[in-house]
Amino acid sequence: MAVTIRDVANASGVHISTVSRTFSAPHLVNAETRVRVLAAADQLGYRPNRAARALITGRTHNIGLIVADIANPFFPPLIKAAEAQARQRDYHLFVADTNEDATVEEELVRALAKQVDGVLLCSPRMSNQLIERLRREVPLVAVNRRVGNVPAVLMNVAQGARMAIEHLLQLGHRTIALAAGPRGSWTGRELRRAATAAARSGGATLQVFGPNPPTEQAGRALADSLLRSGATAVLAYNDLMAIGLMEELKSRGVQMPDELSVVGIDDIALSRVTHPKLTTVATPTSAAGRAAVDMLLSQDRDGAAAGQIMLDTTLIIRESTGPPPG
Amino acid sequence: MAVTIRDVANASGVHISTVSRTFSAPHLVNAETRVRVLAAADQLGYRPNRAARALITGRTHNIGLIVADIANPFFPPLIKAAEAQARQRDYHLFVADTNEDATVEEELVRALAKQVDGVLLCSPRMSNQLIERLRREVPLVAVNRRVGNVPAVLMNVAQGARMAIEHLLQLGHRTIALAAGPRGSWTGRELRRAATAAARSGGATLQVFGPNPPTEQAGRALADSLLRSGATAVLAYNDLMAIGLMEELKSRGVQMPDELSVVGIDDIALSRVTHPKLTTVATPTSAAGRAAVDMLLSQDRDGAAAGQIMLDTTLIIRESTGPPPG
DNA sequence: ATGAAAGCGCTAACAA
DNA sequence: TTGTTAGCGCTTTCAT
Repeated sequence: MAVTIRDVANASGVHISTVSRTFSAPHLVNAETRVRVLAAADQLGYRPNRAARALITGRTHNIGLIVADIANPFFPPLIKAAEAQARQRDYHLFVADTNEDATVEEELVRALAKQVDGVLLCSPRMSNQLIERLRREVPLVAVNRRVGNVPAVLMNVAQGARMAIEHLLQLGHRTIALAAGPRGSWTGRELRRAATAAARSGGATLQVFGPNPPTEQAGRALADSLLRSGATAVLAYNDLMAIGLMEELKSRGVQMPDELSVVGIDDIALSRVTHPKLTTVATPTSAAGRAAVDMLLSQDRDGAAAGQIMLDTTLIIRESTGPPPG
Repeated sequence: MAVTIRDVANASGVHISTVSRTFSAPHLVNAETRVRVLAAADQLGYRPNRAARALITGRTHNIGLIVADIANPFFPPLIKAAEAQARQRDYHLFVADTNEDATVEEELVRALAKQVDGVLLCSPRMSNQLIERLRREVPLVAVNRRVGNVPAVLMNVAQGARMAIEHLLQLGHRTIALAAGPRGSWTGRELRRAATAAARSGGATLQVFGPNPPTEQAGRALADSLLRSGATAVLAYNDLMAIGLMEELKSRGVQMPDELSVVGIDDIALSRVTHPKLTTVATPTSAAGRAAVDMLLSQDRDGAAAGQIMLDTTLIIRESTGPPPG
């Protein structure tokens, strides 16, 4: 068996509670005793059992992170940042993937609830109602989703969409297409709302294609209808779709940006190496990961005093946008 | 407080041990009683506390997954597959990132040890000796690393390197460069060994550049020396480096594959959208993730009967390779 | 088939 | 400052 608090107590000639204090409230222990206990612990390779500790303190020092799709390049930087931030605060991170499935999301939150101090719900697809309900079972921070006053880390996609549309308007585009994202996506709704408003106020038409899965493949599949639509520019729900679309168009000999301008959202690593390089709205994913962890850990145990924060986005103009043809 | 076994016992008028049995040994409980207990549990929303259970059974139903860099596109598919496989077997997954740092790796294994039934060590950078030592503290499966008889899931990079080099030889290349990976990488050593052998037996020269961090940036930085070296083809440690290199070369007006052929390893999503599209050795990352989980869970608690498996790689010829100039 | 009781590793009153 | 004791939620003998 592994070495326990009792082994350390025996080895250092004190009671187990003194060993316990040495680790969880060192100031309550005589300096000499502490040294002795620490030495014994070190020598035996003792590590407190967090699960046992959690049983009594109610704090697990674990966080759950639930994402729609780990392999979607949008998420890894977020996961990485969250994990780093969590570990720096002495927390471990459970990571789970829902495959874009709202039912799995719910099940996952419940399954993890007892083992974590809180859950980071990243781009969740479930209903507002369900999120509010789950929130009563376990502290939650939503990322990329605003629902009531549930603590949230949001990215200003509306602002990004506005900048993107204005960029296109400035280039002279008047018929713009929006390759919409998946149903249930808050980001998608924001995007649609803001893009529509920006286009209208610029005297342009915005035609919406979707909903679509947020994938390269979905982007590819959109090529046909987009080409037929007469739009001279496309704003896509994310870079993945934009890239899929560009790939398909390229294979059909469509020149970008000469014949069609394309704008993505997220600024994933991929977008810097496509041909042409993708103009896109950069989304602060790492910052969001860190902020979400901070927000979760600063939450009152009743969820008070967490709030919602909105992170700015940036338009990155590369090579996939230009004046409309003719 | 959350609902416990005691609440269910009260609600269904049985002793807590009966409730316990209902969940962990249903066959030992009268059918009618079981129904009653289950109903009460369901009604109260009871979920067994895994941590409490682990305290007594010794099995946490958690797995730790440690990778060098979550944001390196090589890993997300592996993590995703591992998580899916784990969850299907009713296990949760801790994910941690070492930032390519061997010291962090060790610390992480130890920190996680008490909370998991085993750890998946993906492309570890620490010493063989340390891995063997840690293995005595917690069940381990190494991915992309062969060390003694530690259970391992390996990818046949040697075979991939051979195919890549033979492909280049066939195109007529006689001076080939190897953009080596990071120190401590088993894959890197395999690659170097196999590529050198294959080149030699084909009457070609293989010049090694490295070690390098496995990043796009490192690939970029290699452009100069590669250009000066007179090599007509480059095999890179991974796609990321290959892509960085291509980007830098493109910015200098070097035509690929006309002036220089480039081959990557991994077949990450990125490699399909570069220009030219990257010829690369596809590595079975998802299969490796699944296999690693299976191997860990099928391990005897003493680590017996796990073994090592080797997964095949595939050469994917795209557009970044062609005959040497002249 | 069910209940009683002990105990997993640890923390947290309370006493000394 | 340290020891004693009870108990977190659960499983597992051992009785009944």
